[in-house]
Amino acid sequence: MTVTMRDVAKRAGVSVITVSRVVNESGYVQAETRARVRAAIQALHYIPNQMASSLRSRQTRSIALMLPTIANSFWTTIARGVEDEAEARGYSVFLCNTDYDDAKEGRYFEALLRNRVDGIAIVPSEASGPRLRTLQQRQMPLVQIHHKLDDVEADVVRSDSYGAAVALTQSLIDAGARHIAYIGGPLSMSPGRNRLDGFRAALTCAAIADEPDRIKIGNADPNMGYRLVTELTHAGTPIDAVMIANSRMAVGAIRALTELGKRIPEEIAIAAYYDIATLDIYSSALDVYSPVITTAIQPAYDMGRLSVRRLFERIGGMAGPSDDLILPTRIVPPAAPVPGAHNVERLRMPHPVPQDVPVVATAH
Amino acid sequence: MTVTMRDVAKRAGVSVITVSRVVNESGYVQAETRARVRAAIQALHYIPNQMASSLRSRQTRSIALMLPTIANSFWTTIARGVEDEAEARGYSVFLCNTDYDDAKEGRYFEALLRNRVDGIAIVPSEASGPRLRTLQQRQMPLVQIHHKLDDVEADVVRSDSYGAAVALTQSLIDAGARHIAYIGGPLSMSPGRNRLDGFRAALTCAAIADEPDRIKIGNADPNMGYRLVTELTHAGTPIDAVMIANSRMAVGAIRALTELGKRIPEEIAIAAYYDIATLDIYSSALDVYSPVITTAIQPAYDMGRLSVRRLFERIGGMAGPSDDLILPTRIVPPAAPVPGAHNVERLRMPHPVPQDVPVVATAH
DNA sequence: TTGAAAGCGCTAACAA
DNA sequence: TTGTTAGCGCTTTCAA
Repeated sequence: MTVTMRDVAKRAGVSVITVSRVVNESGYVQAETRARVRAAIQALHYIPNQMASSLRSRQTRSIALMLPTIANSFWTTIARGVEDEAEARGYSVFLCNTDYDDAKEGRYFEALLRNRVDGIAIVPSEASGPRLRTLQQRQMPLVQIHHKLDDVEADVVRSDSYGAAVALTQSLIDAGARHIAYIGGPLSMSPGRNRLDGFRAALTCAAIADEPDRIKIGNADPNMGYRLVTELTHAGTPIDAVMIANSRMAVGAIRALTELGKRIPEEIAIAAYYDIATLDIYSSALDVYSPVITTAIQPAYDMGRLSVRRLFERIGGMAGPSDDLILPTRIVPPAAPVPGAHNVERLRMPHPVPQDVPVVATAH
Repeated sequence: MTVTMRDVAKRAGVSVITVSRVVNESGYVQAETRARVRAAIQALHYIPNQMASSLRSRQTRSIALMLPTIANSFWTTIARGVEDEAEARGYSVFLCNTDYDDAKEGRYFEALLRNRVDGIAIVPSEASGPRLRTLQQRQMPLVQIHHKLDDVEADVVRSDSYGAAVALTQSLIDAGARHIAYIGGPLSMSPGRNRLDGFRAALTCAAIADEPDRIKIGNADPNMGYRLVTELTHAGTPIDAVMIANSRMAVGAIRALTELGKRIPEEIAIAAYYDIATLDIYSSALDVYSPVITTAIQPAYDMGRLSVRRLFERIGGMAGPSDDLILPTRIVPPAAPVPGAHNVERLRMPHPVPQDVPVVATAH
């Protein structure tokens, strides 16, 4: 029924191991023999059985990418990078979308372990720690993307949150702002912490005191951005600028400001993370105002590619302490608003991939 | 080194096949024996090897989903439906993103065949036909999503393009339009053909002649939408409404109308497909104007779920001729524009999944 | 440069 | 209700 190596071997008049060598391009095979085997493969429409190969060789030629959601282009752009890099090496990718659901993450881990994937690239959640440690006990090669869990010893690939926050904040200061509010995501994850640190460092640098009243932290979603801006303005704290450390919060925050009748940037200047090319349904306000705010855009595609490159190094047996790759975040200065045009071009994702990706810093 | 069924069996004092029965919950095992085996599994941290199981049982418990892109929420919402349905049955999903690249599609097929996935759900491209036929020769269960290739005998799950086009067009006629232009995607694929057919049927029904000048076909992207609207207006054809049969084209088309200074809907009324919750970077114009246009929204999540349900029926050995499931497309009437609000709520995707999905029609 | 033998970890088929 | 035997299709190891 199904065509196996046996059948190919028989037809080519060689042994199965010779067929294996031809298929995998491993070991020595005479050109003439190889041609005969190839002909037999063609004639019989032979397709190697990956299960059998994996069982015997103990490598599946598959990796997994675990993502909190695929409903947002930041994550899917990372996925494309991962996929392209894996595909280039003949690896398949299990794309696991946890939907921010811890139980779902657990079930995925179970499945990946059963499937004996060769390695896992993961955007960990706060609760992933114990699972990642279990994986490491089982010698599973692991790379963390975007978030770094402090108690997990594994390579990390992320963007320069601190530097980007400094640059965004400085752009506001340069524009004359002195009463700068901060809106950002939870401090339980590293990007949240680093962005707040960068904000504070920039203020300190300019000899501006950071007022706790003006720092608002919440979940990274548009509604929270909306709410925090509302809180800020209702409290009556004087504010002439807002630094928003998260794209989704920025969308809600800017909508709130708009509804409050604030002119941007005349009354309130804005600097924000803004790296969703595919904006979500709340996007219009941000899209309309993006020309007049300074934005930070993370190299999502490269984060995906480089994390898998590193993963393959570990799969290949690379030893050494875990590494922390920090990629530069692009800072885009505000442009004059052009009616009808929405500065589309500058927001486009880097589709033609740079062959060599510059790295800002590697820690450790 | 790795813990196998042997080890578990030894510890539990049973044979390997008994362990297999406990793990797979198949066959008869006494409660007391099962408990002993479970204890041994826990104690040894045993995780079944899916490769070995697949090799022997000839089923991998994995399926594939092949998509043209993951950069747009219509497709990722389908993916979520596929994933949830598969997960509920303990299946893993290979998510294959072809990026509209035929060579990439080919490489994916190769990989899926090697991995002996149990079935494939695919959004076929025009060029997929020969590959799908090859798969069928190999008895691979197959479901087509969204597009139906005429020369492929396989189940289809799609939305009611014809009906939605009729409804959209009628909404324009009801609003008093008589010179209605049509902008839509290629007629080489079934949705493109069906939407144009629906448009024409609605005109005929209202005793309005369809002018070839007012029908513009092109690639399904914002730039093309922009260009076709520009062509239409430059040609001087009188137009009081536009039916846009594709979300991405709608975005560009509406922008073009805006830049031309047309008031919507006073000068030109619009009805459009609009089923991207996560809009792309061109979205602002559509988002701003969506309250004043009639929109069609496809049940993407359910398309994913139902296609996999059908796929499992085929994997389970269901015979019978291939089926064509046509799901209803939701038609959302225009709402009065509300400054600051963007009719966000009505565009939200159906996340809590209906247990039983209504079906408009099944052909054949 | 090629091949023979063994076995990866599991389950189908049968037997008890 | 449990076990025995055989073998899925490939690659590792060793030998020629």
